[in-house]
Amino acid sequence: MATLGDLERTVMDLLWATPEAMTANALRDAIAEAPLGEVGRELAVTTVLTVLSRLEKKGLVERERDSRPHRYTSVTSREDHTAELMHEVLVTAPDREAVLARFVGSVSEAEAKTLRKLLGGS
Amino acid sequence: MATLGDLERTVMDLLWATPEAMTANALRDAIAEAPLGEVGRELAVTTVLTVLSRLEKKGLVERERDSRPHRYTSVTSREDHTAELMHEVLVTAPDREAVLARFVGSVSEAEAKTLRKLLGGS
DNA sequence: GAGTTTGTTCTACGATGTGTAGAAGAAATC
DNA sequence: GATTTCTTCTACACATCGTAGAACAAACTC
Repeated sequence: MATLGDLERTVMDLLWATPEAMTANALRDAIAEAPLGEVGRELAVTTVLTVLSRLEKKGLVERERDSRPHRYTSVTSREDHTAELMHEVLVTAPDREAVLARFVGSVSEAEAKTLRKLLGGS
Repeated sequence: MATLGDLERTVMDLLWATPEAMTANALRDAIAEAPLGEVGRELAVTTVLTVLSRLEKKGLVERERDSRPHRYTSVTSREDHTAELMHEVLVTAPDREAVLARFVGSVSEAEAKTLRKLLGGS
């Protein structure tokens, strides 16, 4: 289970929010500008690079090694990643149906409607 | 997000699997007997107690302080806990509907059937 | 009720993960 | 070739977790 730290999370959020690949410098700047309600921090580029390396090792990030300032992208979309995590959590329990019952009870009506639509009629 | 270590997880699994409250000694013995496919370990009782304290602080475990060998129980059922975790994961993404779409695509047919049944009406 | 047994709390240490970044090395640019 | 830019290596502090001994408290036993 890939559990992320705060900074790792911030970096992933930025990569997910940006369609193009980003350089470490671009990420550092984006972080400094308090991107998503977070407190903007002035980080050293090496800090960002370290985090990117770790995310790469975790399989969440890919880097283009040929382009000179390396460019980084997320391997999966945020939605895929989140859905995958949810599934990982689900399968930790032996009685998945019971878990799903509780889960369905916890989602909003709008989300329930979405689920019905996705699951098709019947 | 309460992420559990291996031993913490083992302890929770035992508490969830046992209807009655358990003492630290009972837990130590249960762990030693390789409960759930795990490698049985001979742990010191203090080790188990430390883990129980930590789980208590995390809000996952409750202890009866009056009974002399303190007895420990899980605060929530495994299913509730798992469903709650899933929901926590879900709400980390801005586009929950998209996540749910991916998630529904990843569950088995049996689980999908369960979901349909649960979502039943309208 | 003093001594022994049993149970709990305190403190601690090693390993791992994460935030942080400087120093050193490699590549591009001038 | 010198300077700038970028990447890798190494490192440190702090938190979490597995692990448990030492010290303290309660209970049981004559």
